[in-house]
Formats: sequence, C-alpha cells, structure tokens
Amino acid sequence: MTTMGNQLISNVFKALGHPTRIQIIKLLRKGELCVCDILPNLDSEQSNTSQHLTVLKNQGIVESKKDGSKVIYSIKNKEVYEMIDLVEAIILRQIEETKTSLSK
Amino acid sequence: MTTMGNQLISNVFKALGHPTRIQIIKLLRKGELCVCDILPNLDSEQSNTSQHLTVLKNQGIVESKKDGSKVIYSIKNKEVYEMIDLVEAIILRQIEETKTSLSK
DNA sequence: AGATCATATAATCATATTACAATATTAGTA
DNA sequence: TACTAATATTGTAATATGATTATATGATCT
Repeated sequence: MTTMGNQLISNVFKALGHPTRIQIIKLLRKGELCVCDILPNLDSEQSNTSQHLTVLKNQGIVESKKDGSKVIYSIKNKEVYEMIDLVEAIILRQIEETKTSLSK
Repeated sequence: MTTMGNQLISNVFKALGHPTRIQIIKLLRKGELCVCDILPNLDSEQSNTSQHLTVLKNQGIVESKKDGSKVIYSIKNKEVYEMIDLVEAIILRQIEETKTSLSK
C-alpha cells in the first residue's frame, strides 16, 4: 500500500489548476519548446508566463535546460497527459448528463 | 481529436487541489458514506467540510443522495482514483530524484 | 408544536493566488 | 565595453480561496 501525503498530492493537482498552465502543457505535447516559442501561443504576459512555468517546474511536471540565452522547457512526467485525458472523460460525461436532464 | 476548454479542465484539477478534498475522496474509496461518517475522519469543521463536499460535487467528482435527515456521498467518476495513482507515481519519481542528487 | 439531529448556507476575516509593471540577470553581439 | 535579446524576479494591487462562527433548513422524534 502506498501512503502518500495528501498535501503532496494536492500540490500537484493545484499546479494543474490553471487554464494557462494547461495550455502550456498542451503546447509541450509535441516536444520541447523555448520560452520564446511558448509566449506567442499564450494570452499571458511574459512575466506571468514565467511564473506559471515556475509553478509547473516546482511540482515536477516540466523541466528546463539552458541553451545559450534561451531556456528550453519540456514535459518531465508524461503522466500529466493521461491525467488530462481522464479529466476530459469526466467532463464529457458531465456534459452528456446535462443534456439528458434537460430533455426530461 | 477532443478539444476541451482549458478552463473546464483546470476547474476539475483545482477541485482536487486541497488536502482535505483528497482525504474525502480516499475515504469514499470503499463505498458511499454519509456526512456524519465523513466528519469524524477529517480534521475540519462541519461547515468547512460541507463546503469542500460542495466543491467536489460541483465538478462532478462526487454525487449525493438524501436518506432521511442524512446525506450520503459517493464517488461519481472513479477516474479520480487513477488520477491520484498517476500523481503518486510522479511524486515517487521526484523523491527518488532528490535522493539521487543528494548522493552525488 | 417544540426539541433535536444532520447538513447547508451566509457573513466575515485571513491568507493565497494571479496579473501587471518595473527591474534585474545572464548570454550573445556590435 | 556597450547594446540587445531572453528570461527571471520583485513589488504591488486585484481577486479567489479557505477557515471560522453563526444562522438557516429540513427531517425525525416526543
């Protein structure tokens, strides 16, 4: 039996609890990107994006390496994509349920 | 391809981003429970617990039914347990990494 | 009806998160 | 060395979240 602190677990979920950070994770699905390539794909200021990247990094979701003056981010634990898939399944079921209850 | 709003996705993660709510989900793993049975297992006030249950319910993670004067909660989307397992895998890997880097 | 149990809601306060603007840091380049 | 590009950090204000206390609702029981 794996007993893991609920605090540690919820910290990871909390890091995923922001739309901009989900967007960043989706952008990294196809491979690593420098901040300069992430920025134009987000509706968020440079400094704010940098903060979001720090949050994801602190929870081990992404990692970074330096490349000259650039910083390259990549997904560190690909489980996050399975997690997003599971959440999408939950949401789809919720939407179906809403439709059903409306037609009654 | 499933395109799902990042806002909706992050809302579900956010609901999981609190240790008390993780605790509640773990308590419900073995089956439904009334609030009166959840309460003594948590380190949280009655009203506060009620609020946490509402958050989980709003995101479709749990559901409730009435039984006389009691309210019985149960897990609605069991995917949350897979999600918790995935998070635990991430955390374990992080811990391993920390150990490794310390011994260098 | 009145009392009591189980749960939810509301009001408030404390704390945390987020966004933005400004500034700092570091690496390349003229 | 000065200049610029890329990214991070800091200060701060706005907003969101969480805990607490008190109150409300609804069901059961006497």
